[in-house]
Amino acid sequence: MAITAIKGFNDILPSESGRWQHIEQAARSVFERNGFSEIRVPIMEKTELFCRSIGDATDIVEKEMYSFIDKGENAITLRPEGTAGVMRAFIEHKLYAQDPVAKLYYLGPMFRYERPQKGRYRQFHQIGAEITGVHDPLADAQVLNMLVQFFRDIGLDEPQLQVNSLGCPDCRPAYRTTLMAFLEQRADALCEDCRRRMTTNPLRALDCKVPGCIAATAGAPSMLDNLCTGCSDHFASVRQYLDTTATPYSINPRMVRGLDYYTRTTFEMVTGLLGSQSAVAAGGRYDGLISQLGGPAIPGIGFAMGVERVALLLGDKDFARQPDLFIATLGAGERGFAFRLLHDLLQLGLRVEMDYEGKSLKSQMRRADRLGARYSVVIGENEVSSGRAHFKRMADGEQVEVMLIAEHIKQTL
RNA sequence: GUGGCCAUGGUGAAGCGGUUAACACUUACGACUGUGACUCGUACAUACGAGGGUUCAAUCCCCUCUGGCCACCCCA
Repeated sequence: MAITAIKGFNDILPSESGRWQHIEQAARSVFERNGFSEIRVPIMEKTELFCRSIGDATDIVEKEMYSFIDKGENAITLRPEGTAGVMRAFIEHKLYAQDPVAKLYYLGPMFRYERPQKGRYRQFHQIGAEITGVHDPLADAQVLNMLVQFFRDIGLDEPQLQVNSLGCPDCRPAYRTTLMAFLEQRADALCEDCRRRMTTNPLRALDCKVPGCIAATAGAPSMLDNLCTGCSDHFASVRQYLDTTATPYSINPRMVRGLDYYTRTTFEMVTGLLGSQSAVAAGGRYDGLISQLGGPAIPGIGFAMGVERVALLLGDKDFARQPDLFIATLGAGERGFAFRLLHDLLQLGLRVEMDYEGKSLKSQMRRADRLGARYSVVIGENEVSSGRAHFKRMADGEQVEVMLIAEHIKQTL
């Protein structure tokens, strides 16, 4: 048996890479319009970075990290998400010293040791963006608008924006206690998982899909009703800004995130088309993260989207690029001439293909057709000696005679 | 980590305990000796995930393994 790829690691084949490029370009375009710059950070970091940022008790850290010890006996982890590494670099290079506001984006592979299924892989790809240094809800609103704009740009209007506020270290602990008390009263109506969550992570119970739990928690106290004044005002402003720009969203008070560093605003772009993988993009504010990682007390907010999931939503749209011209040759004698012509046209920026192996004219024409070439031209002895050739428009078969000079050809096509 | 389903060529797939493993697409060549798309012809699985077992006989039955998909958990 030939060697195969590792479970959960996929090849992006030529038939798909066009769609990926389309997504990446659309993202770069919106980000750059919004003043974001790309940052490229390593795909591995010291394990401790993720423990400290994502949270020791999260599923990601507890059971999903690709961790190992390298030859120098360092504890290394393949990054399970992007924000931690970006913030580590931000602090390490003191980017805050150059500009109080940093707007960064990144894209690349992430790794999580999970059982693969639709829209979930062990190596997957995220495109993310972060703003640091802005407390104002304006930053939240801009990030959200940028995300919504991205989905519009690539032609997906199905994913819906949901927002929530998780409060801050001032108000969340009290809410947590309140919620825990509420859950304890109904413990026997809850599923096994939720009974366990009750003490470890009561917020999760609100996100449970078991019907019994949904019913039992229907009247649960909401974080939104328990925000401190600061958080409450912040959330109100975010909503106001979103309204100002007529950005559609809904509030989901039960939205919970899987990373510990989130504070205040959290959000998801949600779709119903990917089975249980409903989140195509998600993020939130992380005001405590940078200081937690040893940096100054600078706030941040950002999101990441799953490229595989976006690609799945885009479906089978064809993003292949077609050649402008296919050059067919009759005999070996003309191939040098054709190659020269090909070269000249490529220099002028046209997409041109020719036959490499002396196939029959019929084969060459078939190939021109299959590649979707806009034009084809046959080069034989006559063309070489006359310096003129018939260019055939493949769509309707119309032919025009053009001098075999690159500039002329470019203008005619 | 747990559960369900599945495993036939480059692809989508039929098939059945017993000597041609359908059909379609793709690809190659040709009918059309200097012009594609339609049509037609020809070619393309010593082979039915791997290893065992049952049987006179297994792609088809049983077991194990491996892989894939989907779901749970959780998440992008």
